[in-house]
Amino acid sequence: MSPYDPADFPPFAVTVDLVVLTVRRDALCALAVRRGESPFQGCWALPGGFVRADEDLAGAAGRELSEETGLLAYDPGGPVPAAGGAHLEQLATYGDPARDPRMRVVSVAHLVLAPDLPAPRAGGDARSARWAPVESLLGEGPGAARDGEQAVRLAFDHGRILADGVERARSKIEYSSLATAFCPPEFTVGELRRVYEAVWGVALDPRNFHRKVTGTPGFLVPTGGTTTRQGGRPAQLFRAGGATLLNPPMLRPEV
Amino acid sequence: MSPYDPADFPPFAVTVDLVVLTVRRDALCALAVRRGESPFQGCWALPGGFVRADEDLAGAAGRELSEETGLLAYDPGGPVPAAGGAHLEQLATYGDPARDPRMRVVSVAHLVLAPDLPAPRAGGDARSARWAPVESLLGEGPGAARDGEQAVRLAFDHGRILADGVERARSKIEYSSLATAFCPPEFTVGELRRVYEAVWGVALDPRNFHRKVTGTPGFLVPTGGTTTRQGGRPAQLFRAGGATLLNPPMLRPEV
DNA sequence: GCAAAAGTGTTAAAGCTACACCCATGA
DNA sequence: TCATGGGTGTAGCTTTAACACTTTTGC
Repeated sequence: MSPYDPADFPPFAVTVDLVVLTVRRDALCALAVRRGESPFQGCWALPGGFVRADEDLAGAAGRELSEETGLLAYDPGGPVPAAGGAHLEQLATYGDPARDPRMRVVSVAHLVLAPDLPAPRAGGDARSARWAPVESLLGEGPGAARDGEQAVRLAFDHGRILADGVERARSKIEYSSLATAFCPPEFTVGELRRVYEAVWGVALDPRNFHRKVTGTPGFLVPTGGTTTRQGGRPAQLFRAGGATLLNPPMLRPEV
Repeated sequence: MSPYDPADFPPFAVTVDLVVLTVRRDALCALAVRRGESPFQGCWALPGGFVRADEDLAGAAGRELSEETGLLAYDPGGPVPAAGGAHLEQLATYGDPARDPRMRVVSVAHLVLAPDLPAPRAGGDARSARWAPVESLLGEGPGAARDGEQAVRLAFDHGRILADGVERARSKIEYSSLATAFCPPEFTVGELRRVYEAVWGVALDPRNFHRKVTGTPGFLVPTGGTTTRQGGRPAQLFRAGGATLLNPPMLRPEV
């Protein structure tokens, strides 16, 4: 093989696509943007865009994220849990020759876990953006189109990418402290439990959950404050501790 | 944003690189090839090559694998454990602008777990290939350069890619049945245990290990045969069962 | 017989599940 | 006072870790 010669390899376009997840009103939601151009004009799609010539992949993902949502990724490049800051990590790369009808595009998908935000901000190019429950985007389960939520089909292979991202999030909160990335900087044990319940779609025993998370060293750090924002007896407030790997892991009940 | 215009995005070269792991003489080893050209001429590197214009990413990885080793990936595209067939899955994508001094190259790394093979086969382009213990390639631990093994520095960012692949393999055999991909089609419980010990670098209790793997439904299927190839009392032979996820997982002892 | 590897039994500690029960607030 | 969510105690079960012990081969 001779040294790199333009004739040796076909040129590719490289993009980043973002699976941005949050928990809103006890449901796992993903950020979707409306496409303004063909193909799939008017369809919902994942946010994303081209990687620039001088840009790292994680850097491109962080830039797209802030352009689309105003969110700042806490640490592009490495998985770092941080309550109140968005977590960003690489998800997988999609390169089917037919995934874009116009040209050869390889997309490096990234996964973002964000706390609940006031409202999504549409990009500068006037496309609209919304948080949609993942089940309505994936056609998953019986509630796929309930409550006036429209079941939609995402553009390109974005349905597959979203499904992979959701699966990654579901399994990762099991053995890491990443669930705190869905929470505000200070949160209660009950709020953290509702995150697990929304992401997994199951009910957890509040008493055993409380014992488990407070008993796992490094997971939660009490701030000393309390809150009654959920009603009932005042609850202690916590910040995310430094631990990233949970040992033993949280146990996801059988489905 | 206007429809795709060649001026909108810079062209990238897209390659696949392979982390091919096997267990030889109770050590976790990776396949390395000698570079025949600049830069890093004469250095060791991971096998890999350009993705073709009409080719899927997993297809390119499978093609490179068979070109370099003669191995057939059992199921390119999906993680499927199979004793006797190589397992192939996507690992991660590396796209630092400076990772290749000549041009912008994005590499989609793949992870291959293979049973011990007679000998690596050099590619058609006369580059030499060898199995090297991962610790000698990573500079890991006290045995990094023992036994006449030369500690080497891999070309480009391949050291980082290899480290990520090894870490993926180490964690994945914990909760999946992938360790069987390192075994021949029929194997004993002791042989499987030595795989875990080599990959994790720890000693496991043979009695508890035996109970655990034979008691996990779907992990192992007895073939009825026995062998004494390891010496001592004849051991039952097993094939990999259909289960891919182990519940409960194998427990990796604390380090 | 002896070494070596396979495989079974047993026991104590640790972890999990389920649920009874009490606590502190707002309405 | 009542509803609501927060938090503790505890009994029973399952899983794990450590190790004694038996089995079946090759030499």
